[in-house]
Amino acid sequence: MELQEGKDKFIQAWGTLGSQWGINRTMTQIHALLLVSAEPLSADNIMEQLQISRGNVNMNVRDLMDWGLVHKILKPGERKEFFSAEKDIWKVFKQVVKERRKRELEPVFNILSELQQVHGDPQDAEYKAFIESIEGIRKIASRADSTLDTLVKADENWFMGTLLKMMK
Amino acid sequence: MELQEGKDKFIQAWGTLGSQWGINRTMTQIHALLLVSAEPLSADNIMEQLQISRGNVNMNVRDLMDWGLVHKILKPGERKEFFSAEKDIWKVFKQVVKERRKRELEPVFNILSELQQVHGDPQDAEYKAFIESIEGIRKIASRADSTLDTLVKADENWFMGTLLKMMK
DNA sequence: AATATTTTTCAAAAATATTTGAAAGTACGA
DNA sequence: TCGTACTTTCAAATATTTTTGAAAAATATT
Repeated sequence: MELQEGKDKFIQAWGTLGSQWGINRTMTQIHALLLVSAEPLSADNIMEQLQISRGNVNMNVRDLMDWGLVHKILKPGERKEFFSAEKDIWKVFKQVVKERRKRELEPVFNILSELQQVHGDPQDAEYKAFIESIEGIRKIASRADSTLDTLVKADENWFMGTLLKMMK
Repeated sequence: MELQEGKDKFIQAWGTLGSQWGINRTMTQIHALLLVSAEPLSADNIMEQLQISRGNVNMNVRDLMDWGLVHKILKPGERKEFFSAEKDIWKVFKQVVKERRKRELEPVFNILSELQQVHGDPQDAEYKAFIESIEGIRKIASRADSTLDTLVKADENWFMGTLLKMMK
């Protein structure tokens, strides 16, 4: 397989995976393109390679920067802005975990603590089912939260090494 | 807060979370409804409580059963089918991990091994960027895969206990 | 300060995903 | 075998999300 064909397949696959996880397909495609590009790319370059509009590139690149996965590069003497993706996949992975934790797990905790305020008859099976579900979710969520916090702070070798050891 | 209000908030929140993760909002709302219901519910009951059509209930309940999160309950002497959600949240969590691993991580491996067949000039920076990205992703993905495999097979206390210990 | 280049915005259009509802299918019991 | 009670299917309708592209804003150049 030739390089260009491989790149295209990778970009498609990354886009599909992204959309399965609730992330805009174009955003993940731009990310994939920048990942496999040795040099930073300009908006025009991305537009051309992915056949998408300028507005689309602009919006999605901004989102990628908000996620901390892409950085703006200014080349001396050039007026255009260029963009480059973080290439260390472990860092990318940690960054995604960190952002999703912040954006999604925190709101979950807020709603759960609100829901623990619900009062009712402790004899009522419906009330019990509700309280037990909420409590079960809170328990798993708070454990997941600690684990992800460790992961985000961890060095790849330390974390993965320890995980592999505990599987023995 | 009253029970009904709490249930409604929970169903909305669970639905929002689901759609952020690329899962159909109605599917997660039905799941939430069944989670907080002490008794199994019929299709009519779900239709009424969530104000959605019969076809929608049928499709999403089927998907939930495919995910192994909901089971069909037949009551003796009743012609209707009833549905009940797995209430043990740790099991739910493991089941979701198991299914997503099967549905998404496996295709990723297939595409990655295909992409490792790409050949090019080892001097070429573009070729190197490509190969290194693919290899980095493969490495993280295969470690994630082992970890998830352990998680899926693990007992809650063992797995979480070990994780908490290693964070000390 | 006028002009050229590039980036950003956002309403409208297009694409995608979800939902409806009525017809077809199935299973049960008389 | 027929009627009834229910479930399933799926084409069309609806809703949601994404993309476009042209105008406005920002920034650099002369």
